[in-house]
Amino acid sequence: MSPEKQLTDVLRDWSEVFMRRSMTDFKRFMTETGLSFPQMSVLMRLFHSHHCSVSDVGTQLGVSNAAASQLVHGLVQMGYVEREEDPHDRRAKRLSLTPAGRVLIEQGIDARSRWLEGLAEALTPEQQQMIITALTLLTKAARATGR
Amino acid sequence: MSPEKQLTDVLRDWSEVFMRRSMTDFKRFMTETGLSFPQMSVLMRLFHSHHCSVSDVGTQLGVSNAAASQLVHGLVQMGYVEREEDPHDRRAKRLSLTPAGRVLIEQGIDARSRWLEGLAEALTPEQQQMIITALTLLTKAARATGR
DNA sequence: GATATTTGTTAAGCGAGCTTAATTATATAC
DNA sequence: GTATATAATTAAGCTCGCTTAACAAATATC
Repeated sequence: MSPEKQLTDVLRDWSEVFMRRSMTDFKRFMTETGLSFPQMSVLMRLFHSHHCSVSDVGTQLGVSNAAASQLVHGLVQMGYVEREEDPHDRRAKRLSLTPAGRVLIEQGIDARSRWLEGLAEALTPEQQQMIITALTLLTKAARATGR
Repeated sequence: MSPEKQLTDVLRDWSEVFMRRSMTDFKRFMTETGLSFPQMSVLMRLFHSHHCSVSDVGTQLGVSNAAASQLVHGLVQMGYVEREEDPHDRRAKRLSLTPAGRVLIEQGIDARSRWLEGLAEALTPEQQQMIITALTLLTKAARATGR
């Protein structure tokens, strides 16, 4: 079997295990927090890029401005998001997470990290070292093809 | 930095890139096919495990039997799923994909494979070999902690 | 300075998917 | 054989998130 084929197969196996686990965890997280998928998407977006506008959110989620506005409204009511006027353009609002919103998303990230740490512990130092090198390469390649 | 910490960081980076790409692709696939997330979940479930029942589907999706039945009904109407009586228990239905349903999911898998192949091509044979070894270890570890 | 465009919000309405409750048919327990 | 439990379906009703359309306010354009 060619190395390319072999690598594709191995990647597919990994995807399957990884995705299944990620989806399960994510679903549990949504249930625990009582938040929907669109709501989570907004919060995660704000977690990674601060100070974006309502239209930015809509564009990123692939929905209308009206939908984005409604979604944000709900999250403001829940105390996870705050809106402030953009000083440079008073039509626009700059959105950001409240401390509560930030804590919420960090909890989700921590849960994932704990799983990844458990994974690391199951391996010998030599294996860990090799995986670090391998995944660094892979991540770089993925970022390069990713656009 | 300790190797464990380093590995966790690298894994987190890789996860992020991988998840972002996977989600984007999946969303596009749903748009193209006009199918919803629950519908996709059912089809993928049937793709991987043949001949499961309506209640199986409901349990796996975390919804009631009634919801599962409605979901399946829609997919039968669309020609992606077929129901047949279980010969051992005539109350139950054995669900399976029609050829059209199978082709649909295979298209999704192929799209993903093409990305993975592109990834492989960007790497030297030595790098590929190392990544194969690394991912095999990682997948095994993930399967072990995954339950 | 008048007009057009952009940003965000609100209202009304629609469809998807979920729930519970009722129904039918089959299987199991006693 | 009768009673109970299980598998699937259907009906009715609810919530959510989406859409379009109408609107207000600020900015861009000419």
